[in-house]
Amino acid sequence: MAKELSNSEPHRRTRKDHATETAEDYVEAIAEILGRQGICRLKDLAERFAVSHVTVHRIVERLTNEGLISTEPYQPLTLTAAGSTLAERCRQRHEIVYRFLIALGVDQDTAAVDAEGIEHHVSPQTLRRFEDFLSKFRSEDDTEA
Amino acid sequence: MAKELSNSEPHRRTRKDHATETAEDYVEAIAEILGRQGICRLKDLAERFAVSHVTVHRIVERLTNEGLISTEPYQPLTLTAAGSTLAERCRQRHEIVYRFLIALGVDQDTAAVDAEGIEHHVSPQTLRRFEDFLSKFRSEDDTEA
DNA sequence: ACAATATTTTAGCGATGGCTAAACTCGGTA
DNA sequence: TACCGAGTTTAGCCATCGCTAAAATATTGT
Repeated sequence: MAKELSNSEPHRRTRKDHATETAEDYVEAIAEILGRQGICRLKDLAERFAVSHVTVHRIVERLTNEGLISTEPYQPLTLTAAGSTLAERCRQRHEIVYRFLIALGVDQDTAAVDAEGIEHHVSPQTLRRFEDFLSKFRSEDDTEA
Repeated sequence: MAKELSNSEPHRRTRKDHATETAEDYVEAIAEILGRQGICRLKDLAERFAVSHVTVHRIVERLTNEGLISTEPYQPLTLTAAGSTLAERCRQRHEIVYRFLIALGVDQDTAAVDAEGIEHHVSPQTLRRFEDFLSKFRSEDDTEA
């Protein structure tokens, strides 16, 4: 299982990802809440992530500066175009990871938890393999049915 | 403060994991370096993770306080019994995740990177499904051969 | 309109993990 | 032995993500 040379590379990437994971979680949650309620408030996110509204406020501030969220003082949140695009990409990836785990035979609760953690670390290539597996799984399903 | 059983649960767990990921990465790396060189120094870890030796020093200090690593000033590092156990568990899990991705058709470099990120978020149940898949994959392999 | 309630913002704390610069220790060698 | 270089430790900076307490603003109901 070698892969000598590059031992530091994989880790480098893993670390950097951490900064991005929060952004992905937040825009995805905001999009979902907007779709469901029409309006998204700090408080909604605080409940969603089981974190204080103060923590949410600071993170939203950062993501606003990064151009993913647009805010007005004391007003509900919306996503920028960039934020919406990212959210949609994350939603699709999340969906695939979740369905992949279910297809593997993982129960729904566990799949939900694991998908949350795994999704941020699935490269486009691996995601494609997940999709391939889902297609194959469905064909077999049809065949057996 | 509640955590209404629903959406917040998966996230809670994901967050908490972050503190543990570093510990897992470090003990796993130390075990591997010890196995390969007999001795593990801060410098080795700094190279492995591509971070400064100062960062490594502080993390090693923390993990020493947590009873995973044992250190003497200016001396090489060793793992405690707890550290070795954790390292071995992580190594096995890592191995399974990596081979699983390979079996899915992911190329080696990508599998190495993705495995690093994914391994910390794979529950025991999901890991078992990965193993099941590997068994099945091998049988098919034999059949076709 | 005003008071009570709900929500957001600010201030300030801690832990973790990045960094550089500089001091310290250890080992090998001139 | 005395020194030098490799490696470690300390000091001190920054960013992110947790928290509580308290101030500011918005909303709601009487």
